[in-house]
Amino acid sequence: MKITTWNINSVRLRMPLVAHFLKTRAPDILCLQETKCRDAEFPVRDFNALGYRNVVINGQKGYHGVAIVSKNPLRLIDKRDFCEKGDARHISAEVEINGGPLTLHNFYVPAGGDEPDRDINPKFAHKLDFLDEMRDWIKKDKIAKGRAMLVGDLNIAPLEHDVWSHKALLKVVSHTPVEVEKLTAVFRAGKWIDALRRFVPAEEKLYTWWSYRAADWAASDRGRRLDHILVSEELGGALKRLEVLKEARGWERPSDHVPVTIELSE
DNA sequence: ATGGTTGCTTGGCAA
Repeated sequence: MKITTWNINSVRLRMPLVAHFLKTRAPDILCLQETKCRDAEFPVRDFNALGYRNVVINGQKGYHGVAIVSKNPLRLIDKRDFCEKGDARHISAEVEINGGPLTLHNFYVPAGGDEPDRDINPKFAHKLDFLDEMRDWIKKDKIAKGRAMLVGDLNIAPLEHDVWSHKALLKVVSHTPVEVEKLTAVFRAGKWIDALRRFVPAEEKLYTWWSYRAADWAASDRGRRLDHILVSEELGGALKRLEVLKEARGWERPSDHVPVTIELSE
């Protein structure tokens, strides 16, 4: 049972890459972020033709947008509007895996702009408020109870070795102490297990995103771990394998994020 | 310190 999360940065533009990924890696479920199109423009037929008959979408024109694509049926679809801005940043569904239901939440957390100061940068304030609302909702609605998973582009690299230089990024949005604290509170609110770090020790560098702005992303290797897979305590024992597909960053016209896949045992 | 690239759209944000 394989579940992938991937910030695709325009699903229409990168459908050929997605198709290649699905054909070669064949995850059971693919969670996408930054699809950047309205629901009616989402290439549902392409996914169907690849054997993914179940597609649920929360999209909007031009920005953001999330979707879950699955071989198996998806039910109890929910789309939450965090911060009441009308942004398409969350979708969830229940799916049957290994003889029981799993609730899957797919998120695209606000990037937060450039200036890490909530008083002068409304986008940063939005990001912090979004994280507070996530924390409260996870706690109040017991989101991590039973078999649950929260994946997506959370736009924060919480650990020292989730960035190429801890020191250089302390004042860079995605790795500031206030963001890290708020994401950690999200983790604590559900007693989530950080699935990627179950497979790669905290002392080792681990990235899922490399900026488009580098002259040579691979040579400089200045990445960040912005994409996450969190699993509830009940699923901790089922974690089997992790794949961060770094080679996808080198594909033709790539996303700046790579697919992250977790495998759960049967 | 600064600027670097990409996508959605065609001027300028957002990331």
